[in-house]
Amino acid sequence: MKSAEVRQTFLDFFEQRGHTVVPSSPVISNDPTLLFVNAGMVPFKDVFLGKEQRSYTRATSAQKCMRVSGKHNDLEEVGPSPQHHTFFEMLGNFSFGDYFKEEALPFYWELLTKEYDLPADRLHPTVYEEDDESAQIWSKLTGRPPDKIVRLGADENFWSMGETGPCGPNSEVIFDRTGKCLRDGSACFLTCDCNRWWELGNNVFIQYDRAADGTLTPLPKAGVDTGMGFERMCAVLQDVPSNYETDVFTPLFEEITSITNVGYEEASDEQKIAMRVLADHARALSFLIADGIMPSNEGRGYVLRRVLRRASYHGRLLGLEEPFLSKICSVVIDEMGSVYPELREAHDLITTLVADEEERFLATLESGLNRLNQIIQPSGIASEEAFGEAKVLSGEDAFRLYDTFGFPLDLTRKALEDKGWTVDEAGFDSALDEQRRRGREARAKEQDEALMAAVRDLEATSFIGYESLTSEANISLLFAGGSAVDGVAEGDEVELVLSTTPFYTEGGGQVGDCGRLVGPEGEIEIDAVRTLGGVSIHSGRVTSGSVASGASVSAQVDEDARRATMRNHTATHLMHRALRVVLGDQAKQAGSLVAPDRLRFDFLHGKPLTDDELRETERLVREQIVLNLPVQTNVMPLQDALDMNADAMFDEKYGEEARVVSVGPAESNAEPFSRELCGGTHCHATGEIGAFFIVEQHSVGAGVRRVEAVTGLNAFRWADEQRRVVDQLTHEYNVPVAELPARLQALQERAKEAPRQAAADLPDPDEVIARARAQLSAAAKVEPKGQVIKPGGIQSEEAFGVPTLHIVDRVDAGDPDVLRAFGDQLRNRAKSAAVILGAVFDGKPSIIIMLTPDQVEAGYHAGKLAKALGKEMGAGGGGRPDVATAGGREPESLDAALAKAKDLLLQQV
RNA sequence: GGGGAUAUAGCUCAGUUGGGAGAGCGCUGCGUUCGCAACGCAGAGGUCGGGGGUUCGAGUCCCCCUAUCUCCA
Repeated sequence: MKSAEVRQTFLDFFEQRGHTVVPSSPVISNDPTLLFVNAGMVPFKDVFLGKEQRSYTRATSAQKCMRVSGKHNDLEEVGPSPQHHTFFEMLGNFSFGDYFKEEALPFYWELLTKEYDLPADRLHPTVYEEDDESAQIWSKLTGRPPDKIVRLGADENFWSMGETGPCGPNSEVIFDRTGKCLRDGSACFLTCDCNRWWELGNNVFIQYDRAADGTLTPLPKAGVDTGMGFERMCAVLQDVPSNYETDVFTPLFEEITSITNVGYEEASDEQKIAMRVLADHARALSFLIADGIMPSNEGRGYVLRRVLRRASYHGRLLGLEEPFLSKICSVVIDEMGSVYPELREAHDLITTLVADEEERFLATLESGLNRLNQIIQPSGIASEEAFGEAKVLSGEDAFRLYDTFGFPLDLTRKALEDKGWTVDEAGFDSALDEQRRRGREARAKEQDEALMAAVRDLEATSFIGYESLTSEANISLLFAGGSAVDGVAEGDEVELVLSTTPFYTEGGGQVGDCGRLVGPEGEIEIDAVRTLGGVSIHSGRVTSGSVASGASVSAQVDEDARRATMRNHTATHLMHRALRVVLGDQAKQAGSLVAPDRLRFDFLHGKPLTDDELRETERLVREQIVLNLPVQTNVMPLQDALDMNADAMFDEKYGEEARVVSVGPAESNAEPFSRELCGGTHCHATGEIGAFFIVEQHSVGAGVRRVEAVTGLNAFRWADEQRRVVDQLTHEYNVPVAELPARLQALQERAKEAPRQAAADLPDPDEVIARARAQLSAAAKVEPKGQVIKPGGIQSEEAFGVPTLHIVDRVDAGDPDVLRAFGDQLRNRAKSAAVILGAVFDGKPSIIIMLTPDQVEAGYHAGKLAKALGKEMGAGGGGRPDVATAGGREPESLDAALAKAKDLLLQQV
């Protein structure tokens, strides 16, 4: 049976039995505790918890799942294990207070034995040790005596969502693939891990609510949650030894073989593992990106990056040097695109992003390898003594490579192996443990866990902020200092829940509202609102008096901030549409931030926008503003909204009902300019936006551009600031605005000439040299003829053929660079000289000393001279042997220092 | 959320105890040669990520911010 048929058979079977076929949710979870959907029931979690109502009580789905983080992390299993995946599909059927064990188990039995036509005698149901009902049912279905139904403990057959909450026994069906133990041929038991026994499905009977103290109370409406691993089922039905040999994976292996020239059949065990990793990870990458995840260094994006790197690394094990992953992803898209069209839509994004990321990783590897070589071979030549010694890379070094530079330990080990080195693995492990410990400690500080527990049983907050900015409400939970409290007083930081709220909860890119709560005895200022399991958490600070839990308060949203946010949000929709008109429809939204003061919009586009494109985008948005188009919101079934081609974002949570925001002409038959699924708050008409300027654009990563813009009063404020600067310039340079660019350019060119010009204003260097020369001959007359004064530096022309000039002077230079440039000129003209120049900058004396090379050789040291002169001026100095500077605090001290310089030149060696 | 690292010319990167901002590649011009990264000479190109501070003097030391990389959660 082909894999497509396996999937369809499952869905059809349950649809025929009254189940609604629900399309897979994105692999992104909207549950804050979960990065990814890791089981079929996750999208229905709120339905099981009674927080969300659906129009049906029976559902079935083939859900995209990822197990790469958190409790279920199969990343390391992938490859060695024949049936673990990072990405997989889970087939499931669900009962929300509808049928229970009596129907669920017969459904499964019928599905397995009739639809999938598996031999009943090789199917072995297991039940929880205390679940007599299920044992009875299985006994009847299989015709086996009740005591032959396998009973297992809580580890195997009792399921719970978390420490507390819904839970219940479950029942699995185990398939006997070989009839004997794969390890020793014995008749092993079905808990044996020899790979003989495969679990084909799990029925969870959610019937209890577990309290914090461990007691179980029966739920009023019990439910059923099932899961069947799709790939594994395919392997069973296609009678192949592992998931990887099903038609789900074979096209991927064909591609891998054509890239690597390694056939799966004749591959070594290590190569097989690498090939499985490539196939698995290429699927994960494709689906992650198709669901809107971008490579990043945190959260989901980081998981994506890690999966990619692991794949790329395994490619190297197969001898690949160049980027190759995007080719495999292409095959994934071709193979799965008909079932999951989001893959096809994101085709270009997936391949370019993967190729780009892989290239970056190869660069990381390259530099890591260089670093490693530097550590183990500091001199570049292995010494004789080192030859016999044990060559061990310290755990610290290995960890540093891994932790800071992302160089995997596996690779370190391999690279060292060739050179006869080893790694101190224990040292590495302890460094890693230390890192983990720090992470845990930091996490313990977070209080979200406690808050989440406190919030779990509360009703979802009802939001009335679309219509109203104030309301009366009761405080249903006060949370401060890590636990629920009865009251808070002035100065306390607090998080709280209201019965109903006019405050918008952060979501859909729009930030939460700020404002205040006025109670009978005090006030709380609210500065952020976020959601935790459907409950709005308001955080803020008590500004006066005290507030008690349960108190009735008047909730007041900061109206100015909210209206500014609304302008920005509506403008965001207009800009989204405008960008797609200007750049093409593929310029889809990749994220956004809507705050009161600005809006930020990320979208898929490979290159910077040209000025013309930006101008045109702005123009289109402004055109809509001037038309004062009405903004309408309608709530409709999700499918209707999608049928109308409303724009939607992947990481948003959409229930069955969708809120659609349309901006367009009032006539009902006209197509709106923009139509998006959106839960945010908006203007009533575009005219309220008032003004719109794109302020900035830059890149935020491969294939994604970010544009920032301002609207309304902030836009005017921004424009005013631009105007103020221009005004200031026109006044300062006394030219009309139109001539400003030309004037500034002229000034810039003159500024370039400035240092040369300034140097030209200084005394003529020839004169200075002549003067020094005159002094030299005067001095020479005084000294006994022919005597070379050592150490004095004044050497007669006869002695060396070249006079050594002492140029000690005070000049009127404007800045240090000019002084330096002038000194340079002097030094270049005199073949042998000591040039010491002083000047005053910003009220501080400064001296520069420059020596010609022969003087340095003769034993003079500019740095030492500078030090002495600096001291003379009450500060310091220093520098290299040939050039140095000294400075001081009092300008008066300059002349004294220069006088001292003359003396020193005659003394210093 | 916590730790580590990086940010210097268009690109890849040097820059020692704080003391004149550099190399290779690329680019422009001239010359030689036109054979697979040809050679020689000359030249342009830098707010040393941003902002504070210490200092006579900061690419270099300290603090803050931003971006990127990386590990942990």
